[in-house]
Amino acid sequence: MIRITEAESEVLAALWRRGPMSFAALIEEVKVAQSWGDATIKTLLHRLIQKDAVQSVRQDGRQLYHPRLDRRTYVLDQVQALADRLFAGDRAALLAAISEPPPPDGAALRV
Amino acid sequence: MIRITEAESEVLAALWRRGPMSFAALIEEVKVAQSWGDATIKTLLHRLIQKDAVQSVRQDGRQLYHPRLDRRTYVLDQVQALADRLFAGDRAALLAAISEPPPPDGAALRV
DNA sequence: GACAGATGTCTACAGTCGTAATCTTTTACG
DNA sequence: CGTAAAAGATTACGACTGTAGACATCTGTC
Repeated sequence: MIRITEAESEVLAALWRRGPMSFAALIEEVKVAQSWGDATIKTLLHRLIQKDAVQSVRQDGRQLYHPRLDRRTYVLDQVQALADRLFAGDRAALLAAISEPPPPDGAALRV
Repeated sequence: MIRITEAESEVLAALWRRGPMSFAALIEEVKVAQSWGDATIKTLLHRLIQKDAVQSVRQDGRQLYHPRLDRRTYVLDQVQALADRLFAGDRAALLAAISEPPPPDGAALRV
């Protein structure tokens, strides 16, 4: 069970949006959402490769980075983790909570 | 926008399950899910109070801890954060992804 | 008023994360 | 083959987290 941090997920998100890309393209795509230095993105990419969540593939002369994690799988796992913590693992209960009418305004702190 | 860590959320979860409790009760309730030492739970509770996510209230001689964060609010915020990262903020798209048929087995790494 | 237990605050310390620079190796091109 | 650019690896470093112990203060009870 590999663990993807939030910053890493931004890099994955870029790959999910555009599919396999070169490093240059990835940098650009990540920067759409995050103002990180290139070095930072490089580190995150490197960590993702270590974790086997991204694969570096040389394809006719060009290096491409492929996400090895399915976005949907990732989302489901995140949602399930939330359900585990807060709804005894009952994902349906969690979804129900999301769909309920919102609590009265100001009733609770914003997280 | 306060930030609740995962460990802290376990303490909140206990309060959400049982409602306002004494420290002793809280310890017991948290330990249902986590094998933490009392000191750890104390620290987490303290941090939650600092963040104003829990309120310590003395009620006729007894000290009670009240969650000041609504569970639903918390869940919504978490889900929204996920939607922001992966679906350009489109929560409906995220929910749709959750409801789609699962990807073929072994198609992706487990996160 | 003294003392025990409950509550609160402070300190600790290793591991992870976010953010990045630098050094090394490989590869393509002239 | 030499050299520049690309890719990969190593190192850095402060903040935050998880996990906890120690110390201080409040409070109710004898």
